[in-house]
Amino acid sequence: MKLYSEHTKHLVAVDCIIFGYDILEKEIKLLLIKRDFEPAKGKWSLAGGFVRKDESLDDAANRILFSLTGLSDLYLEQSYTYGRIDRDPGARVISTSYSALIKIKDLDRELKELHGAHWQSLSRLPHLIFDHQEMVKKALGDLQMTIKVKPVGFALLPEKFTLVQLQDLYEAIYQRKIDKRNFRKKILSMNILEKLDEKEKETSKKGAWYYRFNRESYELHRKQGFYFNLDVN
Amino acid sequence: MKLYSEHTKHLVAVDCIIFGYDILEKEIKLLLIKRDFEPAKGKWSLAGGFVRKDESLDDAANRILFSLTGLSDLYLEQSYTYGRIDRDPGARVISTSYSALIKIKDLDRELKELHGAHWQSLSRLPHLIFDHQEMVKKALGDLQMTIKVKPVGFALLPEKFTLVQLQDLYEAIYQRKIDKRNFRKKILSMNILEKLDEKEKETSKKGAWYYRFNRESYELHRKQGFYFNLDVN
DNA sequence: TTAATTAAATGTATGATTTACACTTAAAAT
DNA sequence: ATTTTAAGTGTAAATCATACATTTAATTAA
Repeated sequence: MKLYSEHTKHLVAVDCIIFGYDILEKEIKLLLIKRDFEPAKGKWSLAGGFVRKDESLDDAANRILFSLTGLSDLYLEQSYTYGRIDRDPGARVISTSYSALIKIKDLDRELKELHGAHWQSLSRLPHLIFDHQEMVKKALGDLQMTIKVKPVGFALLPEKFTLVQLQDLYEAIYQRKIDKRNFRKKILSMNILEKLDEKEKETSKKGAWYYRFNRESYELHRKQGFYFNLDVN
Repeated sequence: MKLYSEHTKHLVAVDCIIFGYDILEKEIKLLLIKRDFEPAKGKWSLAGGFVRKDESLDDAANRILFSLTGLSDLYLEQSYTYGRIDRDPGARVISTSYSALIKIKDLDRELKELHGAHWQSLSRLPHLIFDHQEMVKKALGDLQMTIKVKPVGFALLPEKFTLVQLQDLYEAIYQRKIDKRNFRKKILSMNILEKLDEKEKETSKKGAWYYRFNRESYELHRKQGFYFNLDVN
């Protein structure tokens, strides 16, 4: 017995905004695919698809991302729902965007094989279909806000990382330089990093100490907040 | 020529979370209505309804809110989309919540006549249908974040208000006491309030100066940020 | 073996902001 | 003229943010 039968039904889609950090190039990139159905077949687009009858929105996002890119077990977070009537020229489609943060390299090879998925530098994106540009812009703005208030950045680095690498990441997200001494003072005073007994020696003779994000001490100190905002202006 | 015809369509709804501030009782309240269709007919619910074929999500939210409460021209802001399969026992419905802030009193009389809409104190809400409780909780959390970073509170006060009234509002949202001198120092130093040449004399013999929110100076000084977070532990 | 090179690591002084805290003032009512 | 009530005000101490330059550790080349 299903009610509401007099009401109009709609096509509902999800689109996945996957931000990847390239630790070597010190750049945030966006995962794009060549769309393989009409309209706009062959154009650059976010990984997207339609929500099925028997799956939740969250499940749809995970299924679609996996089927287009092979990525699974990401922390996909809902961002915003786009509902303009004519946003998709193919039909009236309501689309919810999801975003996630990952480290590039992870799955780079598999990606190339599948559906022409590619990492594109944020600073020089190609033209994207429909309102995908708007989706990305909103998600990036949200990321820049969130990272001030939650230590989400660590998902973008390997388990072990140096303070230099961590600072590079923050500079990539904020898109500006940060003073090295102030950065270290602040991040270390939060007591959420654990210094390891091991050095990274690839990039310098002296070597840089590895650190690890300590989730327990983060949870312990969380009440004090995580307000991370250096060198604003 | 419409594409995507092989894909499943869904019922899509919007639900409106309207927070009202009662300046006399110094309390945040929530606008609820008695639902007038099955299932859960007669139960307390948010103002909600289905998105039509020919309207955007935003338009649907405004139409539905108006039809159920008579409220129009609110600044409705999209909050989150709820997509669990079984969230509505009547059928599979995907619902986007919208929220807004208004001052109570405004339209109180009209409301009573229409659909049994009522303001209910946040601190003692009745049981709400489906996942509406979850929607409210999320929207309130978002409000508490936003108000630290944007001067949204002024939508909850009359054009002219006293500093005491403004402080009462912040205390109602934060749910704690704020030091009077520090509050005034901080809010005045932002240069977004304009002191008027007139006193409010209802609540005290001495009277309290009226102020007005000055949107232009807010826009001017916005780059400096609006970080309003007093007395946090 | 010594010197040169490279990137990592470190500290301090100044100014700005936050916090804690209690008395005075204006106006009406008695 | 006195009492009552709520509005309005200031300061000192502590904390936090910022600007800024040298030293250190290790490898490589002479």
